[in-house]
Amino acid sequence: MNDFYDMIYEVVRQIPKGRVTSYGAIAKYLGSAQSSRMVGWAMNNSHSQKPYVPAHRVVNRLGQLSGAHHFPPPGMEAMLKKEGIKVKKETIVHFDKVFWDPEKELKV
DNA sequence: CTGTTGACTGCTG
DNA sequence: TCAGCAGCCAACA
Repeated sequence: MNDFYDMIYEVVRQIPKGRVTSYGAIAKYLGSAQSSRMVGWAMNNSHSQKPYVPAHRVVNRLGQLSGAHHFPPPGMEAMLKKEGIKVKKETIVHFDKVFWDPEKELKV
């Protein structure tokens, strides 16, 4: 597979439990901050990835579960709640506290 | 081959 | 402050 997608999946897997990140953060970490859509597209393809990709920990910059409709059961919100993240309807509560920035944490 | 859509973000009105 | 438009890259019809 391509390194670009691989990077995305890898970063997403590095997201600690109870934490989340945004497409823009990943895109920026990859150097394609303007191509945040590609991150979303990669997530769409993440279903084909062998190692499970916790795509439920990836949301838009508003902390909204924009991809919840695309996520398989039991549901993105349910999984996030299971992780200890408070989710109100389609939005993550205290998103700022659970936000995980790859550039800041994974920064080498 | 061209055109449209999309798990997004940022700026402008 | 809230709402709308444009930009970006890739896949699908």
